[in-house]
Amino acid sequence: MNTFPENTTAYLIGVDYSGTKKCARLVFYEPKLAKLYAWYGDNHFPYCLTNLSPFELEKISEIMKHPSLKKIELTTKFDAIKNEDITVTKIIVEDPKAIGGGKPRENVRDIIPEMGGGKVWEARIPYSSCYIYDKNIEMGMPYNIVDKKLSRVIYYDAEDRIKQITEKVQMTNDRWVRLCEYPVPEFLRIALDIEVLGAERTRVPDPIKAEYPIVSVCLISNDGKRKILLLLREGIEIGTDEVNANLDFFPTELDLIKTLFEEIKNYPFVITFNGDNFDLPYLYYRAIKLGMVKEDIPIMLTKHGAKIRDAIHIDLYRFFFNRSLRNYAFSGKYKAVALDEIGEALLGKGKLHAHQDIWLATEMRIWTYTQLAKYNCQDGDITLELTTYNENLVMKLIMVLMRISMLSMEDLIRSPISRWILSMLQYEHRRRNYLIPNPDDLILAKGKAVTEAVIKGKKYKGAVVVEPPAGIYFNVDVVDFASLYPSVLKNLNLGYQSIRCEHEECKSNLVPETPHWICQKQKAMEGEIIGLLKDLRVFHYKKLKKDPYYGVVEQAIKVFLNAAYGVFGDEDFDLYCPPVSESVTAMGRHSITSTIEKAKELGIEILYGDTDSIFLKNPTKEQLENLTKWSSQILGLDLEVDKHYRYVCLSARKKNYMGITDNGEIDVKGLTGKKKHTPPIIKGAFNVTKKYFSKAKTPEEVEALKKALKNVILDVYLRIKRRDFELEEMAFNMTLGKSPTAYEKTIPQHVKAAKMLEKLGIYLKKGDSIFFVKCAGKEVKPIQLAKKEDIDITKYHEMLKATFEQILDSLDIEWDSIIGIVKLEQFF
DNA sequence: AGCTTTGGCGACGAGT
DNA sequence: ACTCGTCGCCAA
Repeated sequence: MNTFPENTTAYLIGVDYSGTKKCARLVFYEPKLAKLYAWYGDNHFPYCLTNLSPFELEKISEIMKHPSLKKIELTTKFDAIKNEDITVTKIIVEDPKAIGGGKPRENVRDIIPEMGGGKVWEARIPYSSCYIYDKNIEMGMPYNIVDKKLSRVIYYDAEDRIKQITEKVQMTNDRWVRLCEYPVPEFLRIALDIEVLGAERTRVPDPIKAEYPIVSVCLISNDGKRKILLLLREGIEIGTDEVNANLDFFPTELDLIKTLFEEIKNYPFVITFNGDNFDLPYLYYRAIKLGMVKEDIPIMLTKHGAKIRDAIHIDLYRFFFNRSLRNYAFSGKYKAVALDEIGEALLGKGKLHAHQDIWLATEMRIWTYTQLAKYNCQDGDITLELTTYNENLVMKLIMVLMRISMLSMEDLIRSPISRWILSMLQYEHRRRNYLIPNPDDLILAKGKAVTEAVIKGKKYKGAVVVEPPAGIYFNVDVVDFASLYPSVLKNLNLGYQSIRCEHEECKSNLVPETPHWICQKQKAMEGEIIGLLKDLRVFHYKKLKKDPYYGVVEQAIKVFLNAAYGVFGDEDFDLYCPPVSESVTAMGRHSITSTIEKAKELGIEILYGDTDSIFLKNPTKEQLENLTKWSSQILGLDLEVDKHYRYVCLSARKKNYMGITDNGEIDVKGLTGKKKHTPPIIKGAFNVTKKYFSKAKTPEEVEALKKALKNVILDVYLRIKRRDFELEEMAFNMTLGKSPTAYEKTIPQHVKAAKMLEKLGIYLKKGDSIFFVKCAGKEVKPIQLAKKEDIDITKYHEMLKATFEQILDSLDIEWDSIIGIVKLEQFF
């Protein structure tokens, strides 16, 4: 047990104010135990303790020696941290101003300016909630696990493996391998989902008002607990639905809530879907409303999310919302972040649709108990299952991401990719005893971007895209550079320290197309880390993809690699350094253009290229080999054949093509026919034509499919003309990029439609989707308000034409050759 | 409250 | 009739 003796002396090393809660978190250090403690003002949450790594200890002891740092006397008892056996209740700060407000790093900077060489010094201590330092992997492990009898990881066979991999990938330090290889424990956890009466389909009840009763609570754990807590209400029948859970009935809501709090006590992890913004705040305010006192409610609401006392709260909504994860770890399988859609996409399990219909038709308040329980249970099941499916893939992914980013679980699942990378780099700074620069100083020292972007309003120039010639081309090889940008970062030794360094001798080491030079004397940590991760992925984990655990590791590394370059171009990133990001793209441009030239020199015809990929028309094996050899020798980049296409349809538009692989699979890129907003009737026709392309193998067969293609188009053309369709088929589906009220410069059509919906009492917000149709007279209508007769036939014909022209261009078919027949038909 | 980047297409709004 | 900007979606 961690004990903090009474009347001992500790050192206050930082104050972190929460502006909204008007409370301070004091971070202090007890030298005898070599431990960091943090205390939140009047909130009764023991902010768990962190043991310190040796380098942190050293750092802190330096700070401690400084005379301007006040000693803090810890005198009496604190309820706040009593259950940690720490008996302190009052911290006397001699002169609060000496410590000041704001973030710890600013404090220390103010107090000890010379330590930071002026302004560049960061002293935020990397303690994290609920963590215990683990020397095997040089990072924290969830602390609560120890208390709650969850078996810890046993480090038996990892060491040998680590050694082997480290040698194989030729690393001098095994730290990264260690982080990726250490096993992930099976976390004991419980899913929590509440149902509130009076919720409407279009509006979620306001948690702060908490005006409706909680009528049902679902608790499902991965150690077999399946409970539905139901509130007894007058006139409600038990019903006949079968529910795979124990139903417990409560005469009062207070009993129900108290039981819920008791139940979750035994679990170190509580899983919710949107618990940060709904379930937990609602529970909190509802409990207050029913007379409970703060101290008895194990929920703390913070700016960054809802916390649960002595537990780690995982809000899956926040986790799945992360754009990088959405795209790279889950390869865009779900678009909207809703339990329904994610469940469907990852588990093949949506909400109970039968019950949703009831929801729409009537209201939850007349459901029978079993109906309600079944609905609730399904949501709870999905929530838990999202963390258990595929051998706990999500928990493993979270753990690996934590280890790479050096973030705590609660922070990780709630923060964007830029924070992960920042944290990773901050850790690396601390580990190496480096100072962490301030963003302002960094810009001052390294300057802004100098290249001019192609797109107006962008900060610097990006990638090149080759103009494709329209037409069908057979036997096409697509080669691309493996992890181009991470490779560039590594090969050029790029980082904020190395770009535009101080040395005169380095100034001749220029990045192509830029005036920037790169240091040749010292290694940049960004290039090094990204390079290490890249090598680890390419040379090791990519081959092990099929193993469930290593597949996770591979995905996790990929997420970091993909974002690694971009963050340096993000103004809000603490290590924002435009010369770095524009050097990466400049070198990227140089790489692809010189490779294209080399290919031409070798006699290969180039059809298309985008950023890091080149389409080669029917190259010989020898030509290919020469090219890849040249690339690795001269550029130091791995050029590999990514795909072979039986044939490709190029439309003369950049980022728009269709490739048919040898086994008949079709890659559609950028074409309108596959876009999310395209009405189903057109998308459907597009998908039908894909089948024909899939079957064609020879130029003759492609020639032959033209007729079938024309028929499909004509068919849909006529269906539209005859109004032989369902309204749903005509709907455009668009997402509101902002709140409907926030559009000022122009009012796009989908926003107009959203505003019309408001008259029906349906209020859409940012991120919501709207379905609308185009009507006569340039009008639009949300699908709820439209009738079949409203549809503007001409508009949809234009849309059909525009969609298929992208393909017809490559086939050299005139639009009129298809609908010309129809015009004739009109006479009959 | 939500945050990696730039390049490109198509549709439309809003002004000349 | 024309241009230019805005918006959403997509490629990399």
